[in-house]
Amino acid sequence: VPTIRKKRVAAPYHHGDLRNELVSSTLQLIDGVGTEGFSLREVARQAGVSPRAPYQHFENKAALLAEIARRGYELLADALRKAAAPARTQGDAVRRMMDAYVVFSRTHRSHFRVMFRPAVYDKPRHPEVAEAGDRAMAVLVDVIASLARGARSTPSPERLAVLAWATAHGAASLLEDGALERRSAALGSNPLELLSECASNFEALLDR
Amino acid sequence: VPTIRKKRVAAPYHHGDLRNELVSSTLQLIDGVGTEGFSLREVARQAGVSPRAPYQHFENKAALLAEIARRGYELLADALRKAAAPARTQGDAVRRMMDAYVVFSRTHRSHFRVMFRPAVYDKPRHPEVAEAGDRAMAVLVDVIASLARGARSTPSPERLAVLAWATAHGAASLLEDGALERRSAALGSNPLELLSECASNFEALLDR
DNA sequence: TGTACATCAGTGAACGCGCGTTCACTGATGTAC
DNA sequence: TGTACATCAGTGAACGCGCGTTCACTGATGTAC
Repeated sequence: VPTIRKKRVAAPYHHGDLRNELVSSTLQLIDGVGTEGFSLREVARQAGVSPRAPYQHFENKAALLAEIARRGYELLADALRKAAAPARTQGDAVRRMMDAYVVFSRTHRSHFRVMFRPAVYDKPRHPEVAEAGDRAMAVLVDVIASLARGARSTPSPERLAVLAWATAHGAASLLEDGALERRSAALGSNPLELLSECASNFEALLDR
Repeated sequence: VPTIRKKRVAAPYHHGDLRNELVSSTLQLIDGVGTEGFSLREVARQAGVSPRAPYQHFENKAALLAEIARRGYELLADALRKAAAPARTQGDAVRRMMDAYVVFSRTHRSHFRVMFRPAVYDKPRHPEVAEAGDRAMAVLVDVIASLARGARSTPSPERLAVLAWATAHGAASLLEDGALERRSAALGSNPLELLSECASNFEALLDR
């Protein structure tokens, strides 16, 4: 008899799981309209809930965006770890992680947009975001350090990590702005391919 | 007698040169408050003029920002040209231009912010901005092409230009977000110096 | 040089809008006995 | 199992705000004769 199963197990209060639904509505909205256009009222509307409801789960608009940035950095850290796993040389690892970074910026476009607009989530009031960012950077550093070859004089792992991050970030940012589309079409190539060339440059320097 | 000199020569109508004053007020405002916070009314206030006045000179808010982006690309093209002038090898030229790019992003911070936020100036309706962007990119390409060494198999100038642009852009963007400040402090270095290392990598690859 | 007219850069008030956030509340869910 | 109470996720109306933009205008400047 179905009445027994009616005793909903993990389904929380009224709505079910509004907190997460707000987060995913926000991601969807930002994908369409950017971090600027986006409004808290519209998120509530999209979640089918009154304008007051989000305040049950987030202190304010910035707090919702901070949560998204934080989750974004965690997703990025995972992606970098997974990408580096098969690598056997330092250069190969760096190349793989740089590729993964650019792919992440496309597959988690809304996260990426929020993560790198500190103003929209009121960075100083949300240190947990910066901490999550540090953990993602630490993945880069750790992987690079663990594959360092003995004697060769190479920049420190921290230094290399910053350089690789900056390069991948540039690729991702220009992609996001659409600045590369016409350019790379003219070269008879697609942007992602072009950008993985940046990563290969690193590999060439490191493994030569 | 001063009455003769009273015949103001180039001073235009009532205000003098409101159009340019609006542009520079906007730059100042964006430096403080970002492309988001910025409002047309506030610009008018800062220029000491009624809210209607800017519409005498710009179709709307987006048009004012488009003008700033366009001028920004022109300034950037100049900066790149000047930076490359003393270079004798391809690698040296690329490194110099990448450094100049990052310096530009700091010395013309507001321009830089507007240039790479296509949404705020309504890119599709302002093709002259993209054209100015192409001219800046063309400086990179031309310089690189003119210093190509004979036989060596190197990526095409267009390709190299895109790669250099992306790398410098990443450095500049992370600087702008403040993402590098704590990081590079931990490395006992300053961001600009760290970032010029990206450029040196390119040089190493090209001139080796 | 003087006058009538056209131009056009500005004024200042007003428009409608959607926003973030708060108030006072309701009604479903969980808990103690 | 039943009842009284506490909790708390929601509702819906309202707040004050600053925005981009438009309206009808004024008054300074330039131009034709």
